[in-house]
Amino acid sequence: MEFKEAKNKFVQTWGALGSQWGINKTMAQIHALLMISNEPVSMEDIMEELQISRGNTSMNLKALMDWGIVYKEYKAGERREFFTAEKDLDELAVKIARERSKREIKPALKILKEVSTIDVSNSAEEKHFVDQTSKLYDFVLKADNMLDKMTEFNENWLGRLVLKIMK
Amino acid sequence: MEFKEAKNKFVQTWGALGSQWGINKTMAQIHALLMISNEPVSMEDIMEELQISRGNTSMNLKALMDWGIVYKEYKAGERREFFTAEKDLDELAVKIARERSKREIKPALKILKEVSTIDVSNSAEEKHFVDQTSKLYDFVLKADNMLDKMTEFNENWLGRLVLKIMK
DNA sequence: ATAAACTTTCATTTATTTTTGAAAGTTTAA
DNA sequence: TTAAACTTTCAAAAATAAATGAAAGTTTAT
Repeated sequence: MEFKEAKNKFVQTWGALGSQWGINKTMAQIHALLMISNEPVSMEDIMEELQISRGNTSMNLKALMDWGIVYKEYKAGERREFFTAEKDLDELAVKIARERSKREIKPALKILKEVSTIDVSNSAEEKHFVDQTSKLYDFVLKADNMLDKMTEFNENWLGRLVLKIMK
Repeated sequence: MEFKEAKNKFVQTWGALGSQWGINKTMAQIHALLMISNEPVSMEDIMEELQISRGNTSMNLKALMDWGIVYKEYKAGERREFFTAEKDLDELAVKIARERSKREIKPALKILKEVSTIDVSNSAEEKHFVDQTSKLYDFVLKADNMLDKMTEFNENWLGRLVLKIMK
């Protein structure tokens, strides 16, 4: 396989993986493209490479920056903007985890808490509901806290050092 | 909040969470409904409760059974089929993790391996590509193995015992 | 202050995914 | 073996999500 083919295959695969996990295909593809670029890429280049419109590119770059996994860069003497991706994979994982937790898990937890704390009659059905949703609340909370712990650990310099050494 | 309202809120929330993670809404809603049911539920009941068609119900129940998180049950003297969800959350997590690994992660890993092992010229661009995709391969492999280890641990009876005691 | 170079926004179009429902298939009881 | 009771399939329709592109907005150089 030659480079160009491999590059394309990687971008397509990353895009497909993204959509299976609820991230829009183009967003994942742009991210893939930036990840494997050794230098900042302009909007024009992204449009050209992925054959997508300016608007689409702009919106998805914005989304990637909101997730904190793509950065804007300015080149001296260049008017236009360039973009780079976070390339440290631990950092990337932490940022994605934190963002999904904030946007999706935390709000779901709030609802789980609400519905699991209703007053119920003593019908078996209602008791089971409270029991099961409470368990679910505890489970999700525990899993989410684990993520938090991991991200904290990754932010703390000693932790980072340990990780680096372990690699 | 009264029971019926809480139940509905839970089903809607679980459905929304599902779609954010690439699982179709109805599939997640049916699963939610079965999770909080203290007894097996018929197809008719699911259709009624979620206001969806017979075909939709049938297909999504099949998908849930393929994932191994919903089971068919037969009641003595009843012609129609009933359904129950896996209610043990550790078991549920393991099954979802295993299935997503098999369907999505493993195939992606295969591609990552392919593209990260191409022969490249010594251009910085191509070197960076191989370097970055190799790192990604290692990273994803490590994460996926971690899941495998967790599922193995969960299947082994001693591990289960330890988990039970820890709870 | 003006205009060129560039980016963002958002109403409309397009593509993708999900749902429907009727026909085909299956199982069971008599 | 027949028919009633039930489930599955799948082509077509509907709903949802994503992409386009032109107009509006912004920044920078002169």
